[in-house]
Amino acid sequence: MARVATGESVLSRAVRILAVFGPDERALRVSDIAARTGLHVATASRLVAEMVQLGLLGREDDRRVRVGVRLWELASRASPTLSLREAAMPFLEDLHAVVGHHAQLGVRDGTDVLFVERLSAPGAVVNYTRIAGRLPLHASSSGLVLLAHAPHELQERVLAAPLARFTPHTICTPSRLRRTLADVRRTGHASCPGFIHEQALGVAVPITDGTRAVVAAVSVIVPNDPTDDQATRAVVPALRAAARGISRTLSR
Amino acid sequence: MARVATGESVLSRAVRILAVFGPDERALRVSDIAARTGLHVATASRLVAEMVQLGLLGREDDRRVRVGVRLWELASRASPTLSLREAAMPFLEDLHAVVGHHAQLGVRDGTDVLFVERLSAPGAVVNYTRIAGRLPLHASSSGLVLLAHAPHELQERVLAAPLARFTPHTICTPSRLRRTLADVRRTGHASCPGFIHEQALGVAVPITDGTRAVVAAVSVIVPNDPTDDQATRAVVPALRAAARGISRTLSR
DNA sequence: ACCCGATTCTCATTCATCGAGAGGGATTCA
DNA sequence: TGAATCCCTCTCGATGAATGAGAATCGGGT
Repeated sequence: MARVATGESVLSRAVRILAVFGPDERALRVSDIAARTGLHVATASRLVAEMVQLGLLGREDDRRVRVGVRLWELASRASPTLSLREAAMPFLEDLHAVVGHHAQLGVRDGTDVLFVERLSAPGAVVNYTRIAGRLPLHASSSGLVLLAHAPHELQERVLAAPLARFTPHTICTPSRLRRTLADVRRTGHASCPGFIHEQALGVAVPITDGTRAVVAAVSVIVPNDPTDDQATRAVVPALRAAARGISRTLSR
Repeated sequence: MARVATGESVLSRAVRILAVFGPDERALRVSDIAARTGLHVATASRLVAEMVQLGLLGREDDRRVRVGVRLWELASRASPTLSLREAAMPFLEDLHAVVGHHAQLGVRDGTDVLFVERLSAPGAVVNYTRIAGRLPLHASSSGLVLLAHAPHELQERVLAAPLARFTPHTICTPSRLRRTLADVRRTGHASCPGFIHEQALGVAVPITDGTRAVVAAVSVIVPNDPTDDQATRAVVPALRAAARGISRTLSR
């Protein structure tokens, strides 16, 4: 039977297949994939079979498929995220030991911050961040740091878009976001009490490379105590020390 | 002009493009990619442009392209390697603190061990292992553990293939490999003095999931001192403790 | 400013890919 | 245990997404 003209490439279809997997759905059947992507089941079956053969997907025993180990390898071994993470790791571990709770490393991707590393402790405060997870730039401390030092065009684009609200404390007006970005540039850090979760305070500072360009943010998530107005001030020195160490390593 | 019938799919070509990037070559030009893959430069240019658009690749400022952050995200967020790594991380950190040098986490992929995590210390003994790097099963302590507990068919396949030699100590005969695998199953650990590098001793134990299947190996690399025949015995208890903790976490 | 290599664009051609439908296997339910 | 249903794969005719040749454009070096 004649193929249907959609103008969509095979590559685009394969990426959409990969995109249906997530931390909450790590294995899916072919019929699920077809349903989620809108692909014909015969097409989905054939593409899945080829992706399995290439290592992009792997088959489980119960007819479901999952993301393949080879894909992780191809994506990681030459990835800027891995080299950044390797440079950052010793400093992130130190930061984590000092501050406890969560220590995180994020990079900008489009209008989001993507977390490439997160160290957590048992009993740490609630944290919605996941490794390989995203948050909008305006709503997280890492995101605000990355946005404050982003090209002007990107800042305008974020300011022009709807600003999603997670809690009553999340920034959701352009004017407040402009003021916050100016503060971040002036003080060199971002502090976000209750932006994503009422009980969590996020604090982040920028990481620069050898050309002083901001390439990532390092942050911690600690308990948000509205009666403690010194909590941010307490963690900033350790964040800055970690950031300096990471930047130094990146500059070699 | 008419396309040339090679029988090769677009997906296969895209994977071959991704495969040319490695830890030693993280950014390449389109003409390099065409040369390495044998693709026509117009085809390489077009595929690269599309992969950039999809986030599988990213453009650098100097006409070179690198692996894209979105690819890392798709590969990681639902990856069994990431969930294994997250389960293992606290125990790996403890192991690393106790043993020093290197602590590693590996999974089997085909006839190789793929390292999904590696913690290293400043001044640690030489280690050729890289995160997202591979070693043949027969030549590394992690690999021997994974092979010893692999399906019989895979063991026969490895035994039938040429066994690559890295140092004079590397296992390179089938009979010696059979004996070693039997020892690994009997003792519950693998010890590899000087297999990959003369000065490095690798020791590994298996990690099981809830069904007692061996799903990964945890290992350490410490200095290889031929006059110290107790080095392996010294690290095995800490390795076993880490493996038990990881297995327990995986079984929830 | 010029040259050259690298890259992209255009376009005729075609084969890799598609979807419909059939067939077989797996799962579920009575 | 058998029937019904669902899931998945395979085949094949149709075709448009993809290719490669050559021209055009761009970027870097001198």
